[in-house]
Amino acid sequence: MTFSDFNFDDSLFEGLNSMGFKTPTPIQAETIPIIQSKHDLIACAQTGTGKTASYLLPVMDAICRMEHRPIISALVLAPTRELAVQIDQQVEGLAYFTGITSIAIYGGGDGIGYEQQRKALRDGVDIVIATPGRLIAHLNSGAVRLDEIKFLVLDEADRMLDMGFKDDINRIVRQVSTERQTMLFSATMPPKIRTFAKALLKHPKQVNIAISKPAEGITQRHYRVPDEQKIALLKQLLQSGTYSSVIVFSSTKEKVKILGRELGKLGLSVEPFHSDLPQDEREKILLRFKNKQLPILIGTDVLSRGIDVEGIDLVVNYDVPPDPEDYIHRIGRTARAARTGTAITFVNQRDTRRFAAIERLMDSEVEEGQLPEGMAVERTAAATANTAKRRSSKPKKKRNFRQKGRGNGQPAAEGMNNATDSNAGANSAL
DNA sequence: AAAAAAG
Repeated sequence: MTFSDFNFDDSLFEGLNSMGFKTPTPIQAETIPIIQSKHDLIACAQTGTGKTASYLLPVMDAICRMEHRPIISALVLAPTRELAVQIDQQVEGLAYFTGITSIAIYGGGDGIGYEQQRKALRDGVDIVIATPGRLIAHLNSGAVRLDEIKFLVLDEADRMLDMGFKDDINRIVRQVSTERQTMLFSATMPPKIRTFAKALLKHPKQVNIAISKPAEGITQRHYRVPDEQKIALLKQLLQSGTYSSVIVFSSTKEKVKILGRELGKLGLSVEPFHSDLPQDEREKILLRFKNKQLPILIGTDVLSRGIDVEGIDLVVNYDVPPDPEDYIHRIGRTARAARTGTAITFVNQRDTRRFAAIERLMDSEVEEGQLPEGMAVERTAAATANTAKRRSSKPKKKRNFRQKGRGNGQPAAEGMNNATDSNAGANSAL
């Protein structure tokens, strides 16, 4: 199958070629005909599968063929600013020969940004890609009409609901014509999303490229390492010379900030990335990282979904992400576009259960790496100290574990230890 | 155990 099978408008086809797109990915092959036949769509799909183009192409093709373009033809809602920017950039690439216009609408910028957005929305722009909060602000100002919109896309719908955007999205959608075609993309399909989708979509077709499985090209490994040893291990990984473009994830902004400072002190070229940074700073850092001027990025899960940077060869989970889905998303930042990459996760005592949950989700075990010689000794000492600490707060913690563990009947760490033997070569990457 | 998004 090739893209010419979809009979896209010539100008769009030209854009596709210029961007080097040749063969549709599985999700594109499935969803494009459904969208072209005017059906609503629920798609269970992760980023990195060609998801964005799977809705952009048929939508843009339809816009090309419109005799009279409305003020706004299509609206895409996305959870993070970076993702909105990235989708907008993909539109711009594909639209190069089509005359289709687009804008990313998101907060955090200065007043000028707001005014530019406002003007574009009022004067008319074919495709709007927005984070919900800022779009609501524009709606409140009264200068924006969404009633002519023909295509509505909810990207990363599960994430948007997690972030509490449900009411905002409903408010926005109420202003969009009921004649619209609606497409909802989500990495997961819990009942919450289904109910939500039911209210917004009409007789949707469903596509499942789902997979709670990471891409083929990712080599995964985990280290059992106490908090005290994490920095040392990370330092070894980063200074090994094996990796040239790295994202380190940590679950809290505070840890990201601390880690950024610590690694900076070690002389590594690294920037922290989290939502407390001013938006222009976020954009500058990400640009440097994409341009390979910055080798190491340390970020929160704001970066875990959708961010597409070519040539990331290592993802480090400095801690195990609270939501197992986020693990898949985090490590999906590497090995993109048919390349290969490594994903390494640091698992401390407390994170053991959570990591086991991730392995269950993926239905596969992640190989255990052996700590470097020098560290193994320290590890024992540190682990002992750890145990002592835990003992002092034992009663409360233990009760929590019991509650959480009840009913799953699965010993958390089973199978994780027997991976150790087969790992003699793991140190070579250090 | 969290993060993100409006100002």
